[in-house]
Parts: sequence; structure tokens; C-alpha cells
Amino acid sequence: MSSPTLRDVAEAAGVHAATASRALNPATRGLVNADTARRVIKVAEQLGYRPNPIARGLKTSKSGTVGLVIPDLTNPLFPPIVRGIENVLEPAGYSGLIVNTDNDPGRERAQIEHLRSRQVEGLIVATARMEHPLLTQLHREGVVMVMVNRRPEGVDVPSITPDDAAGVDLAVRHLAELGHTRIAHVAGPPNTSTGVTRARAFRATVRDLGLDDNPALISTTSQWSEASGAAGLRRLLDDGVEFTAIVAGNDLIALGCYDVFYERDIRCPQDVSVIGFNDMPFLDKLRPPLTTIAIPHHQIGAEAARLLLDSIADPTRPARSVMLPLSLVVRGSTAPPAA
Amino acid sequence: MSSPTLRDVAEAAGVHAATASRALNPATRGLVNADTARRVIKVAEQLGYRPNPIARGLKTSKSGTVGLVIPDLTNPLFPPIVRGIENVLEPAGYSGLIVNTDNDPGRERAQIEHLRSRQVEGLIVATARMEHPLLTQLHREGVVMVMVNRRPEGVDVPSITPDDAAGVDLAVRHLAELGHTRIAHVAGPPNTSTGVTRARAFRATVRDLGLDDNPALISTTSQWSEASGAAGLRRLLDDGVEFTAIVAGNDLIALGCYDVFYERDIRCPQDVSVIGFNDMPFLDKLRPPLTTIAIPHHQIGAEAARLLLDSIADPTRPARSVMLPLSLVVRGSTAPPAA
DNA sequence: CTGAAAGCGCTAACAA
DNA sequence: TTGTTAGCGCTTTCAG
Repeated sequence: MSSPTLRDVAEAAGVHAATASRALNPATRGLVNADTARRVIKVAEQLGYRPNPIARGLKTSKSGTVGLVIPDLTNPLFPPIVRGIENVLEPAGYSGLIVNTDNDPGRERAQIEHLRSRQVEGLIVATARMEHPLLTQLHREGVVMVMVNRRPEGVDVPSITPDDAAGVDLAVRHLAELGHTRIAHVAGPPNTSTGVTRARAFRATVRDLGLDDNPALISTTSQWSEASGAAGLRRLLDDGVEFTAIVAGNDLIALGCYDVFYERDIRCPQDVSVIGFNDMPFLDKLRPPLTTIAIPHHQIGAEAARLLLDSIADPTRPARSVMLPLSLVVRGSTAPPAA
Repeated sequence: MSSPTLRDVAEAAGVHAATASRALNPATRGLVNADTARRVIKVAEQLGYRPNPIARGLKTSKSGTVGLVIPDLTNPLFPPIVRGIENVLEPAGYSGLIVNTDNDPGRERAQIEHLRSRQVEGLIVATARMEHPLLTQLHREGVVMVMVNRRPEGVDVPSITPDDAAGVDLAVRHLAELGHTRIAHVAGPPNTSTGVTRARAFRATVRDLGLDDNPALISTTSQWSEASGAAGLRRLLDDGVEFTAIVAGNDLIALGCYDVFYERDIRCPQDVSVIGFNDMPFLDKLRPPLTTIAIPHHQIGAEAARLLLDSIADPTRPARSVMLPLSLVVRGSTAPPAA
């Protein structure tokens, strides 16, 4: 009825379980007579033997799993990253266990706890905040992990992030070339590295280009969400600051800006241009199609997985961090300012 | 260094491992002296003991995991369903292992194989095709599973699906009420239950309402994708069939229609109305905002998980299937036909 | 090159 | 109520 075990195979092949084990494992196959090995393998196949990684894991204390800690799978930024991760994990014989934290530190702690009890060999973390005691603690405990997309401050862990500064630079220059001089920034939450890096880069490029660097042109949100983006833009508008273009902290925030445009009868791009960040799916179908900075989602995931696998193989390896290049995708939400 | 084991706890509490086990497991706690239990629990806490489900699983042959077989996590239909699933799984002490099949039967077989070797206790399958030998075979082998969203034909497995027929009926009636009489249908692939059920319901309602039931008004796609939807609509247009509205098989297909509208300078909704199916995220931001049929994603997932858990608990339980009600979401892509 | 024996961490009879 | 014993399926010394 139930699956054949190694013992069943061994018996059927007329060898000891240990021999069967050696024959079946490519790594130890050399230790066994080639003929015997062949025979065992054939029998295993005939019986439809499937090794039980759980049992193996118990012995070797390697579960063959890694945890993927995501804020919310429903955010279109993450599925492509997850795909990238799995495309690397899978051929390496690993699988990923996905958990959602909903940006709730309590939930995050519980979920990571859960992953650890499931004996994951490492963590890919997409929920890093600047101050992140939990990550610091895990790092101290020797949990191997790599950050994707964002990274905490002051913890020496490997990370794969987009080159946020370069991306924002691209965005601001694009708007400047169109002729905008008063550009606003609806910045992401300042407790995330992406939020602060992008805001900092925004100020730097604006100054570089000699544009209006009035600090009132920057509105900071508390969440990477549509609602939060809308609130951020409303604040700017209500303060009466003048601007003709917006660099949004990410696409979701840009979508929030769209909501406010609608509310307040602002035409985009005629009255105000806006540019997003991430290039999530279906942006080309928006009204207007959103100009944005594209990040290599898939590659970010793949690199992160590779890094993690490396660290698992050699936990002493120093924290290497990678920044991936971005590109500007011009669509319909940016145009020269009204004369 | 490494995590404390049950034995460590037992020793520290001055009891045998078996007693510690009983004390720590709520189900068997009754078998042990209340004081002893309390003591063991306290010690466990102090030591930061985390039970090892792998070891437990080896003994009990219950892994506490179920497989989620998804075509592609990148399709926005699925993440909310997955969230629904996990919200039920988690409190029950189960976790979900997600795999993507990319609609490739070979990959699907391999992935399910992989899940089985990881000892999943059941499968939630979102990849059902009408003819699905693999599912038939798994069912015969006694693998417990439940279908979400679509179901295979002729296999007696539990399923949770939207009420496709009712949804299409809603869609057609909405268009008819607006005054449309020649309505086209860009149908999903005929190898999926959703594709055929929706197409069948379309014909039924059209006839019921006495509208033009020319079969040439139905174009069938080979994939649930934007590209495939675009191709489907192009075929209709190239054939010169006259219509003023389209019921798209799903939202992705509707997006494909948008692409063709753009290509051929068709104004939506002035020239042609279109209505989608699923209500995936951000549809309200499209140009024009897409009218669609909303399905209860989250609830579909949650129900599926509940059903699966039930079946795991009692594998003899008969296959109960559930159809969930849908609702019409009117946005800007539908309007009365041009006079 | 192969077999014997032990054990990963936990639970479930069985006995006391 | 608790301890003893055995074993889930596998790998890995250690002998032979």
C-alpha cells in the first residue's frame, strides 16, 4: 500500500540497506561495486522507490528547505521574485517555504519561529526594516539568511537589492529632461532602506541638477501602499506646494497618486507627471500607462537564492551584497510640463 | 549550540522523555500529572525548546504539510487564493508547499512527485484540466486532494469553484440591460472546466434572452492569457462578425481585448463594451476601468483548505463540492451601444 | 566493497 | 501516572 522503503529495495536487490543507500546516493555511489549499484538502481525504479527526505533530514539534519519571508504575496512585486528564487532552489534540490508577515513584527517573529521549527536551512527575507532587532538577533544566533529588495541597517548580512539610488537618479533626470524643475517626491516609509535610499538619492539628484530642492516637496508615507501614497500626495497638495511632477517611492504609491488625481480633477500627465518604481505587471494598461523604473525581479530572486545556497554550503563565507542595475521604462504618465 | 531536544527538556525537568512528550502535546497532556506537566512546560520554555516536526512526522507519518499546485504564482488570481488557504492551514498546524507548473503537464507531474516525496498529506490543485489522467491516477492511488477554481471531468474529487454559470449569466444580462443584442464571447480554453462552463452558460443565457446566438460570435482561446485573448478577439474581428459587446473568459483575456482595441482604434466602451471575470487587483485603474465578475478569492482558498483538512482527517468522507456565488462589479468598460 | 550497528528526535505500545 | 522499549526511514561510522 504505502511507498516502498529503502529496506524494501535492499531486500529485493539482495543487499543490505546500507549498500542500497550508498548505491542510490550519487555522492556515495563510488563506494559501491558498479554492478551492484546498477542492480539496486534498477530495482528501486521497478518498485517506484522514492527516498524520504524527511528521514534523511532527521539523520543528516539537513531539511532541504529554506524559508521565504515575504510581507504579502498579494503584492505583485513578490511573485516574480519568488519565481526567481525557486528556479534556482529547485535544481539544487531545495524547496522554499513561503510565509506572509503582513508587515506585522509579531507575525513575522511567529512565522520565522515556525520556519525554524520546520528546520529550514536558511532564510530569504524580504521584510527588512532599518531597525530590525529580530534580524539582528537571528544573525547573532548564526541563522544563515539573505535579504532581498531591502536591507536592515547595521547588520552584516548578504543582500540583493535594486540599485535604488541609480534608479531614482534615472527618474529625476528623465523628468528634468522633459523640462520639469519643481519635482515632488512621495517617499516610501523611512523605516525601510528602500524608502530612505530613494529619498536621499532624490535630494542628491535634484541638487545636482540645480532643481528646486525645497524640503516641502518631499512627503513621506508610512506604508508601501496605494492608500498611503494617496495620503502622501494629498498632504503635498493641501500644503499648497507647487510642483509639476512626482517621483513616487514605488508603483503602489504612484497608484495612490492616480487616485488623488481622480479625486481632485488633476490631469496626468498634462497637469502633473508621475513616475513609479518596480514596474509591476499591467502598468501599461493603466490610465495613463505608468512610466516607471524597472527592476530585474526574477534576477533578484535568483541571485538571492544563489547567495543563500552558497552561505549554506559555507556559513563562514563573508557577507557579499549585490546591487542590481535598473532601467527606465517611459510610458504615458510623464510629459513636459504645461507651458 | 543547536536547539535543545525533547531529551534535554526531560532531563532538565527530571522526567523521562516520554513523559515530557506527553506533557508538551496538548492532546496527551491529560495523561500526565498536572504538576509534572506544568513543570515540563516551564522548563521547555526556559530552554527555548522547539519541537521538531520532522522527527514527529517520521514517527507519526504525518508531515503537517499540504501541497498547493498552482499554474503560476505570477497570475494575480492565485495569491489571494493562496492567502485564503494559508489562513485556514496555519491555525490547524499545517503549512502549504507551493509549486508552479506553468501549465506544463510534465512539470506538473514532476512537481507533484516532488511534493509526494516530501510526504505532503494532501494536495490542493488549481491546475485541473477536463482530461487529466494524472489527477485520475492520483485519485486512484488514494491521494487526498481538492480542486480549486477548476475541476477535471469524470473524477470524483471535492472541488471549490466559483459559480461560473451564474457569473456569466450576470455578465450577459448586464450587457443586455444596457441594450446590447449582439454579444461576443472570447472563451477560455476548452480543456478547462471554467472555459467550457462559461461558454456553455454564455450560449444558454444569450438564447434565454433572445439575443443573437450566431455561433460565429464565440471565439475560443488556447490559454488563459492576455496574448491569447488578443488573438481571440482579432479572429472575431477579422471574420467580420458584428457585435457591440464582449464577454471575456476572464480578466486576462479582457486585457488582451484592450490591446486589440488599442491596435485597431476601437473605443471602449463607446464602440465596444467588454466585461471580464475574476476581478483581479488594480482593474479599477485600467483605461477604462474594467467591469467584471468578482469571485471570492479568499473564501475559495479558505473553503478548499477546510475541505482538504476534513478529507485528511477522514479520507473516507465522500467528495463534497462547493460552488461559491459571484457578483457583478460595474465599472467603465461597459455602456449602452452606440445608437 | 559490503554488512552490522547505532542513532537522528520523537511517539506509542506496553509494563510497572 | 510514569518509565521502558522499540522503531519511523535513512545515513554513517566501524569492522570485516
